Amino acid sequence: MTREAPGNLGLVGGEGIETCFERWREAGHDMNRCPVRDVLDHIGDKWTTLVLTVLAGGPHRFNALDRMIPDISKRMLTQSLRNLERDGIVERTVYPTKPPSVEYKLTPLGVSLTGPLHELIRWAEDHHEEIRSGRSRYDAENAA
Amino acid sequence: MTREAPGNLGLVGGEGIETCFERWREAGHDMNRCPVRDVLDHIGDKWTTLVLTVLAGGPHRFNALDRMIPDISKRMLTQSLRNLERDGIVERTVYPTKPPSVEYKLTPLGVSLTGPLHELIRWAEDHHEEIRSGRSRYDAENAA
DNA sequence: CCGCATCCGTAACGATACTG
DNA sequence: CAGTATCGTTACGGATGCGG
Repeated sequence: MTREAPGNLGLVGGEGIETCFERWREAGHDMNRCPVRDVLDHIGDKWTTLVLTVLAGGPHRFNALDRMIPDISKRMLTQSLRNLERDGIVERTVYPTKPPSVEYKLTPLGVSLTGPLHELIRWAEDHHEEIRSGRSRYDAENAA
Repeated sequence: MTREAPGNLGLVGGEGIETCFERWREAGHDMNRCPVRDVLDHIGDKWTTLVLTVLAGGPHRFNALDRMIPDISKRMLTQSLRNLERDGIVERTVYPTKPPSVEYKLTPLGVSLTGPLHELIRWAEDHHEEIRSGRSRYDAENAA
């Protein structure tokens, strides 16, 4: 028992939440490519979650997405969509109309993501005020 | 009906997943401070999720965390912990021993986060290989 | 309509050295 | 032991303009 306070999770059930990168390290892999980072990096960047959120509502065309996410730039929208497409989360379909139209929709893999993601967003909404007030208090205490 | 393809969510139940920032915008608030961004910004940064993951296993001291997350620097560990403390997700307790020891543990708010977070991590583990192979295929196709 | 290319400022991150 | 301070680099993101 080399680890201190190995503890037990207060979680639902099954194995520990940290097994994910524990296993990764023990397997001698690059820590930067453990599943948590590989997936959460995308979740965490500024726009991907928002794009996913919109696409969960149904397929949309490029400019529709652009309008629905008011302050995103075309550059960032493209980049986010490309990453999601690369990961197999979003499917891109080009209709050779004139002018061309491109539709983006979630793949089955993408749909399977919406569940967990929704949970997290729900949590964010539910506790947003609590967090904001906590921050104010913290900042006030450390103003002196 | 100004929006195209308003669609319906294939989600569990309740209101749409995108209501979160829809409401935010309609209320005339700053989009950068909608709940999704306010919370997910932290989830997404390089270390916070990992720290949370470890703390879900029980309280730990600073250097213990440092050792358990092999490639984190003290600087980043401190920063991540401070942010989490500020948000009321982590509690910092100083024991005035000599030398001093500081313990970090999840608050009730933090514990409530572990559920949704765990779901997401589980998803990441389950689909990691699928994503990686998808990337390889995508990259191969776009190599020409 | 749907992008891509370029430039550029900022902020995140990493490494290192130092303190109570 | 538990941090802080400083510096350099790199990656992210915004603005703009062009092309198919």
